[in-house]
Amino acid sequence: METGAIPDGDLTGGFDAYLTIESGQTYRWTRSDGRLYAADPSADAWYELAIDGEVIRVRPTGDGLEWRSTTDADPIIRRALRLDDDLERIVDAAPDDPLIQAAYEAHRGLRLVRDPPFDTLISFICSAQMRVERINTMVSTLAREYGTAIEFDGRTHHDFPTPDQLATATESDLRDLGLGYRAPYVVDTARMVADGEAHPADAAELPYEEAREYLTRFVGVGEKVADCVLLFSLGFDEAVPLDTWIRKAIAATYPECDRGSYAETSRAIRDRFGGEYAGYVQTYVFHALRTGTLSV
DNA sequence: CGCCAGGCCTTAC
DNA sequence: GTAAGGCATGGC
Repeated sequence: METGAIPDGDLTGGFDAYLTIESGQTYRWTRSDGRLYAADPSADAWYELAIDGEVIRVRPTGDGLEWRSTTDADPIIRRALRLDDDLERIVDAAPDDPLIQAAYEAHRGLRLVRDPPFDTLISFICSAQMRVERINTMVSTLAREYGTAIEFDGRTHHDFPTPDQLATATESDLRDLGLGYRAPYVVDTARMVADGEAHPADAAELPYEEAREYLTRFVGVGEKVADCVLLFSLGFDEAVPLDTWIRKAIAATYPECDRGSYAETSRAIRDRFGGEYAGYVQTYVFHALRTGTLSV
C-alpha cells in the first residue's frame, strides 16, 4: 500500500470533496460509509475510486487530503478532481450576476471533475430522465456486473467496464439490471467503441461545437449528453449542458437566452455565463437548483 | 393516482 | 430544420 497527502496550500481556491464528488458530475466514486448523497456526510468517510487497474482511497483532513492506494495516486487524484485548477481565479472571473454569485458563494470548493471518456459517455447515456442517485446505482451496477474486480485493503472494488467488457452485454441483460429504455443505447454505443468505429476521446481534438456534434453519433447521445461528456471528461470548460434545471433557470432568469434551438440557446447562455468557464458556472448553478439551496 | 428525473429516438411535416 | 409522441423505472 502506498500513502500520501495533498496539503491545503496546493488547493488554490479550496476543495470540497463532498460537493465535487456528490454533485452529479461523476458516478465513478463510492463512499466507505455507503451513504453517497446523504445530506449529512460523515466526516471520516473515504471516497474510493477504481480506475485503470488501481484503487484509490481519499479523504479530507484538517489540512488538505490524505490518500491510500495500490499505486502512487497523487497525479491520478489531481487529474480526476482537477486539484491543480486555480479555483480562486475561476471564481473571481465569474460574471457579476446575482444567481451566479449566490451559487458560487453557497458551494465554495466545488470543482469540475475529469473522468475517463468512455465511462462518462456511458454514465450520461444512462442519465436520461433519471435522478442522480439512480444514475449512480446504474453505473455501480454496470461496474459490478461487467468491470474488473480489484482487491485492496481487504475489500473488493470494481473498475468501470472497458468497451470490450460492456459490449458482451445484451439489451435484455441491461434491461434486467434496470436500465430501462437506455439498455439498447448502452449496448450499441459500447459496441461502436469496441469495434473501433469511433471513440469519445477523439472529440477532444475538435473545436467545441464540432466536438459536440461528433459525440452525437453514439446511440443515446444527443446534444445535452454530449455537452456533459465534453465538460466532465474532455476539458471543454465552456460547455453548458442544457438539462431540465438549467432550462428552468433560463426560463425564469435569462429568458432572452432562449433562442429555440439547443445550439443557439447554448451559445446565448454560454455567453451569459462568462464564456471560457461557463461550464464551471453551470455546474454551480445546477447543483444549487437541484439541491434546493437556491431557487428561481 | 399523477408528476418528475442531468433526454433521445423515430416519424411526420 | 422543427414538433409531437413514445419510452423504463422508482420516489414522492
